[in-house]
Amino acid sequence: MDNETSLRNERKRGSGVKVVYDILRDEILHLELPPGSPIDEVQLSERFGMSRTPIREALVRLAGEGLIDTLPNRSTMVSQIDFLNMHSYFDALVLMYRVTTQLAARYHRPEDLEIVRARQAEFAAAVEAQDALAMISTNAELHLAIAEAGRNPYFTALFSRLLNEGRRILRLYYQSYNDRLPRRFVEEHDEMIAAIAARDTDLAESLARLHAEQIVAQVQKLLVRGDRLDVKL
Amino acid sequence: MDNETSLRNERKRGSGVKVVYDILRDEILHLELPPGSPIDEVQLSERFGMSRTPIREALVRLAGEGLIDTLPNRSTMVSQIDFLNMHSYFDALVLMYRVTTQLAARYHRPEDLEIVRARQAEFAAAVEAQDALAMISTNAELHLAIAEAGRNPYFTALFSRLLNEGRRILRLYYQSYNDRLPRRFVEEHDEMIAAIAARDTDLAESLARLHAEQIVAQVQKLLVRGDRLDVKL
DNA sequence: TGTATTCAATTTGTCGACAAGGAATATGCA
DNA sequence: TGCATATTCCTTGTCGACAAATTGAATACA
Repeated sequence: MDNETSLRNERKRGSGVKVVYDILRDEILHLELPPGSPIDEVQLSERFGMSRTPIREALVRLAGEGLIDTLPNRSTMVSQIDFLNMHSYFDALVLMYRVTTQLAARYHRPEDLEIVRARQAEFAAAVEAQDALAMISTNAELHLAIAEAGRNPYFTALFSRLLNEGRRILRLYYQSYNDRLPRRFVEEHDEMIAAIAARDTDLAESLARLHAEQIVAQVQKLLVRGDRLDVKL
Repeated sequence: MDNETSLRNERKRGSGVKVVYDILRDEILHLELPPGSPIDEVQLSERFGMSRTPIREALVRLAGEGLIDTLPNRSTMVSQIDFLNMHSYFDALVLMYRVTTQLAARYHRPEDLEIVRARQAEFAAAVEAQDALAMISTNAELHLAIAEAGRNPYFTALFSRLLNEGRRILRLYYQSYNDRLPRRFVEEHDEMIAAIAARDTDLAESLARLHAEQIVAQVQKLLVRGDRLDVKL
């Protein structure tokens, strides 16, 4: 944290909020700040070497995305994962998988596919290395790249939020990821990308649906088995 | 604005942000602050009789919802309506109409229907009174109530944002609303509500789709005719 | 000993002031 | 007169300090 405070003087005006926002967002999504962690403004202002004002602005933005919860006049903390309404999450996730993939098949441009294929290569590498944490990240990046090729900012924004929420959920279970499924996911991704490149919207949508439903079924199996990790950092 | 500043001393701690946020949001959605209007922090702080800090927090939240755009170190203004990418908007709107109505048919509880029917009565009253502005508002409220009966916060949040954006678009055209279509919309609403009450998810979804596509077609017709009102307030 | 009340400590919400970055204006030069 | 540069003004970004609200401890009382 010293290297953060040392940047105090070289910081450009207006960049402070973004730095705090990006770092906290990362720490929340990577569960370095697990759900329920207290967020203290003065502590953060000391850590980042700036006053509470830009800290608060970053927190307001995080709250707007549902990553932290603020109780008026009281503590603010990293938002809990709502395991009770998980089916709402799965419904939304599957639908966004479907619609973004379909739109990608319809509206993508050649340069989009390069990015998508690069992301897929990163995902395949993570699978090859059996790096579960990297799989989660690169999978989200891949599907976000597909969504961006679909060029609908409303869907992309919701999907991005869902994928981020998914990172937090999956991290709780990532040790269970070391089975045959990841390699299957690589193949499914390849099929989806081929359907997108061929502009076959129906095939792309149905592949995305199957893909998403497999993921959901896998996570649900972990949920009912209750073999959640105790994350303590 | 005097009645706003006069509340200065009686204001409860923490309520200031919400007041500013709600009022500005309303004024933006009702086009009292049309797209492109400059937002001046000092001016607002004088108007509401509070310092710039809570004003800024309200503005950050509005920016998070895309209602205002902020240029760093420069002015901030009410966000423009993006008429070029309108098809993205229509795609998202139609899909949310469909999915929220379908989920309402599946998950609604009896007390939800009371609220929905009350909203529908308000919409019918607005149509009867030929009050186009009230039609826009009550129509959005009705569909939001249906979405809430579907109990998926992810869809509800996106739909709410889309309906709000729709208020701004429709207000630009509301004079064209005085034709036979509104009465048709009342009937379609009744059919949708009946399908929801009967828990017929497929029928509810297809009715919602037809309903949404009619609205979109109507708005698109207005768009290409280009008979936009010059809103000056 | 248990409960209610008061008080202190901590944390958030708000404030007024100052400084930095742009934009508009004024100035200098050809 | 036309263009480049300097200056001023205005708005935003950040700061340190104070005040209100809440929590938990300490005290008083039965």
